[in-house]
Amino acid sequence: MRRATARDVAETAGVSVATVSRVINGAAGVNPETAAKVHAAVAELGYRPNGVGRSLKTASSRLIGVLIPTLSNPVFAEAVDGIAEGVANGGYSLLFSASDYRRQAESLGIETLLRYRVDGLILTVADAADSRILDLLDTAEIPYVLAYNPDGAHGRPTVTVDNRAAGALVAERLVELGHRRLGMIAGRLSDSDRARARHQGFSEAAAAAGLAEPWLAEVPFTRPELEPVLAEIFAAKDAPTALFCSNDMLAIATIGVLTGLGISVPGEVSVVGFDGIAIGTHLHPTLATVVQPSRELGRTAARQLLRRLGGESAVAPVILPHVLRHGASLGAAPKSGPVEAQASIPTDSGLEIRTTTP
Amino acid sequence: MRRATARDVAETAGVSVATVSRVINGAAGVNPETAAKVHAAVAELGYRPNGVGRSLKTASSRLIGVLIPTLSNPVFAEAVDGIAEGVANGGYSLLFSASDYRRQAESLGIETLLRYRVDGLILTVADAADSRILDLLDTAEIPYVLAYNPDGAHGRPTVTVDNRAAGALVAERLVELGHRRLGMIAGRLSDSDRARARHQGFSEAAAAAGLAEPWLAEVPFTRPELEPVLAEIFAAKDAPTALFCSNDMLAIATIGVLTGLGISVPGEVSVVGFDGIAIGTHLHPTLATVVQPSRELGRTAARQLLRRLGGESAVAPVILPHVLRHGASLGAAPKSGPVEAQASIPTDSGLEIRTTTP
DNA sequence: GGGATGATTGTAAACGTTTACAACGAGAAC
DNA sequence: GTTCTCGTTGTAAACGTTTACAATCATCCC
Repeated sequence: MRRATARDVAETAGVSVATVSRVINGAAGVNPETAAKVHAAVAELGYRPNGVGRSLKTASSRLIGVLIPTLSNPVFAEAVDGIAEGVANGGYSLLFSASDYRRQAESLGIETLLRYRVDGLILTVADAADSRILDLLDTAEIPYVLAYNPDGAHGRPTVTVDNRAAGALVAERLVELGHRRLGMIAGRLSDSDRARARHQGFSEAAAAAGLAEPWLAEVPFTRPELEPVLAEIFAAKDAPTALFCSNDMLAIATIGVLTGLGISVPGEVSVVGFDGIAIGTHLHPTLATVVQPSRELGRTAARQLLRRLGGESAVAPVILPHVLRHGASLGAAPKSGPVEAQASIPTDSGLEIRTTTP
Repeated sequence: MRRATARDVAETAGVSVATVSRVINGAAGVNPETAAKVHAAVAELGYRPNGVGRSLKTASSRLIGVLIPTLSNPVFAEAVDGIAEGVANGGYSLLFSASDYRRQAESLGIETLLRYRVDGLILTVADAADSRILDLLDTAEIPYVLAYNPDGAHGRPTVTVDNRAAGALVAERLVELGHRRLGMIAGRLSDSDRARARHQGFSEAAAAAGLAEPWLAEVPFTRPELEPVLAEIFAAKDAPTALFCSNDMLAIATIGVLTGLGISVPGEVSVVGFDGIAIGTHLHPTLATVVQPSRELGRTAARQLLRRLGGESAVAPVILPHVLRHGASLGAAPKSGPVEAQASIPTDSGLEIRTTTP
């Protein structure tokens, strides 16, 4: 059974398609009796306006494209839920794409979203400061809002927390607790500008407190092989007493591996995560983490984008508040004198471990 | 700057739009030289085919609609990630909608997805056996695959685990561990056919083992107020020694509340969840749960739908394997004689607590 | 040389809407 | 009675594609 069109409705109601369209869209200036006839025909035929035809004519799809790394990380899932909630109010729908942290998939995804002529985009890209995608969107003048990505120097519309300040906050807190040798486990910094910002703040605060440059281990975002990395780090005599992980998933995996290696958390090593995923408070040990309001972040990104679509020329970047949530994974530094100078260790296993001696 | 169209490309390349279309779609029988000219023009103009125009003409949007309750529950987020992966292979994109467990939002969501003329749908509805939505899709002959929903007697295309068997499995395991008084905490059974199936299996197996009908507490899916419910249950002298929760999120919340009430898990009460969300193994105590392969479930649903879209008339329901994952939240029944007969307790607080004496 | 053949390309209609413009009719104003 | 106005409706073009069909042209065969 062919789907009913406005034409069918018009014939059934004995009017023209123009009138049908007017009634459907609630345009003013149509006789109530006529409208009633049309509505009756709509109900009788089970007519549902074809959004494709409408989009083509109006050059507006009422579609928002969403591109994020993965839904497997609750931080993004929550944000998307928030976005969905936010755009629904404006009568928009969500066209979804996941990049799985791969730049190529990022481009492909955007390409697809643009084909569908989305009215705007909300995205989390690997690196907002070096993104062909964003340049593309800028030149094509397609409205977008970045979620999670720091705006950098480009003044791009962004909704995020102050990642650098948050990273610094973690270091400061660790120092307060007596930690003198710090480390960071991060997804590849080249693939995550936010991890980079967090690292920068962390590193700067460490330096400000007179500490050696923190250890840094970069791992792939997908299926990170933490065991050899951590084993190597904690084989060193100047191993860190506290680890800052660039996200909660990584922190959880790290705690698991440490425990497996017989290293107690927080007895021997404290671990702090980032994101504040809901489940963190139920973990063992409960996860200390920097909480960012993910759902709210999604909602805000949606709101900002709708504003832009509503005509406002440029929307300002939004910085949402973060807060360091304490948890049992974070404790005081174990008793043992600080090491004088930090040595660099050989990375014979080819692992991405860098350690800088200032 | 107006977006380039096939017409612009045609003019630049000095050919007709028909030829441009042929080149874009890789149709046979076009002179390589001509193709080269077109490709050059495409590159020069940054032309990107308008999917809306294409959809209108071809009557195929290459869009798959997805409707699930919420992304805040990792079980759905993972499935959607799997779906995205699955449909991408077939060149489809995902139009997303969340119902937040509300039937009205379900209808609204579907309505929207259909407006965009999605080629097919993957959905998790409240109740597949009583869904106006599904009837609608059936009469409109729109291909769809249900995810998580049991197919019931309707023979609808479904990808799920055997919820009833899984529920029975949990009860049997609890009996093996010496539990004689069972209980179930579930989202409203009327809002979740899968919770209902799990309850049925659980209840049947309990009966088969000669136990009294398990306690049953139904709570709203969103922001369940567990504290009063659990307080009331465990004030009774014949309180259960084991609780089966209809999903992991509920199980986690339950454990939290029990602990807050000073009831030890699993010392006094064992808790078993359902879904097998990844984080469960990191909880404290680690969560015993029925694992269903969510990502795989999403992928499979996508595959089934693509098959259907590829021409296969009816696709068979798929039952994926489940497995009971042990965890520290599940232990042997505490030492204390079983109660003779189970009394019904007053639900003076208006809470939805039912208890049936056979 | 003339017609047939086949490769390549163009023409134009169609998909389902929206909307500028025209048209129509009924009353109002004169 | 004529003209104007206003409310209501219809006509037709346009949005950007795809595709059936026609057209063109070179080549080949007799």
